[in-house]
Amino acid sequence: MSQYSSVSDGADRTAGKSGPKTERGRRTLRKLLDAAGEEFGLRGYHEAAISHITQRAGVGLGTFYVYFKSKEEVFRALVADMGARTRHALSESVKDAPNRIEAERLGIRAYLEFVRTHKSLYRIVMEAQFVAPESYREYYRAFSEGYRQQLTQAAARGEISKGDDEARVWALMGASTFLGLRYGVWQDNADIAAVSEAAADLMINGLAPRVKKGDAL
Amino acid sequence: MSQYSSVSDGADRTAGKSGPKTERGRRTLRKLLDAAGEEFGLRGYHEAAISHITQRAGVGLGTFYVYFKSKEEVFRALVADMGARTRHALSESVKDAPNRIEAERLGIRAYLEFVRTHKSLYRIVMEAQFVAPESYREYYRAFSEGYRQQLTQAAARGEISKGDDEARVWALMGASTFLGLRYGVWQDNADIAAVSEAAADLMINGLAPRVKKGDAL
DNA sequence: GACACACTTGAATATTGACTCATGTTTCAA
DNA sequence: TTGAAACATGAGTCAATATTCAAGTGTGTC
Repeated sequence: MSQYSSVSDGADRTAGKSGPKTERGRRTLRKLLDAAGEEFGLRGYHEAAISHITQRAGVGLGTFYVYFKSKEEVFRALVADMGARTRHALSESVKDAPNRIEAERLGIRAYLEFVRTHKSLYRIVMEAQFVAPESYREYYRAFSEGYRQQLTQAAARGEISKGDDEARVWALMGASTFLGLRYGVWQDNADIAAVSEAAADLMINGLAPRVKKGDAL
Repeated sequence: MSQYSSVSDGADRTAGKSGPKTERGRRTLRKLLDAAGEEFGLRGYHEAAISHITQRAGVGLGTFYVYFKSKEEVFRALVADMGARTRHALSESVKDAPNRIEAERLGIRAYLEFVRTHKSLYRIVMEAQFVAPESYREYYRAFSEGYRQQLTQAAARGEISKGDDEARVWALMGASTFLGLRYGVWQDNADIAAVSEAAADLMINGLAPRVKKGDAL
């Protein structure tokens, strides 16, 4: 069960010029990526040791450097992979939503579930802020770009209010991220359905007291 | 101009039993904390070197270990100090708000400004997630506790809607944190007033289309 | 079956920087 | 004035580990 079966063909892998040439090579690369994901997720970037990664993968120490130029490179590959997987999971979970409001509901819920089942990947992305800042920014740039388009189009359709979509996207991403940390990683037995309902309600209706039928406007 | 003039008397400092005994000692401790804040903020925990900290502070290398047991300890002291300062700045900026809705508005704005003028402290807190997880959790535990009480009381007064305040607090903290990163740290020439207005609007009114006078309910 | 290329290996290297310690200096109370 | 406690110092110790490299083994093709 390969955690990272989607081996991204980043331009900067070593092993010859552009990825392994043989089946054996592809297997080894996949084993290394999986092992690196486990090791970084469990111990964090600085505590992680290349020798542990190769042991987990069941290959010799030197083999690592056939496939990656450095410890940082494999980390960056992992962050990029994680970004693609997260975006994919979210767009899948939201694709049948009848409108943006409903998509937000589904998205929050799906994100919390994704975090819970991919704790170590979550950690890797967060730590990228310090280990590989460029990868981190790229992760959120890509994410926010797609998200912003969704909001802008929905606003044009009248499904949501108009507003500064860049700022709203960052606020929404931040909210989900922190909820993921609090309820997905730290307290991983919380009732995710209830939490995501509460969060979705906040994001959709805000904190303001509800306008009820018959209230003066 | 001491960045960290509020030297917290954490129980675990070295130098005898509980902090410096003489004025000279207090001055040296303050210089070390200031220097450590600069160094960690600029280079991050792992790139930071004790020797750089002592050079910045203008003291000998050995002096560091008179005041701190380890690199990690000074980092933890910094995170705790940062927490106290952030909470203080925010509660100050919000104390004259006539109601919770207005307090949220002011709070977001004040937070973005605080982050922009304390970029390095922001970085230190974020990195604590990986360097000193206990300190990080304590930072947010303390923060969220106060925040949650405010929300709960405001809800009882009818100033805001009722809801799962723990979840709402985490969503709100996350939103502010990400906005701080995006507009306070990364793009530090953004129009903070406009961004915080947009963010406050989202948090107060949500994404839902506005109910206008005369709309059917 | 033999050449070439892809891949594997782990002992040895090299760097780095946190932390110790033995010694020296300053402060201050009596 | 003096003794003890507080403080200051930086050369040297030491462990950790990322990375290199020279010597292999496997795989496929003509």
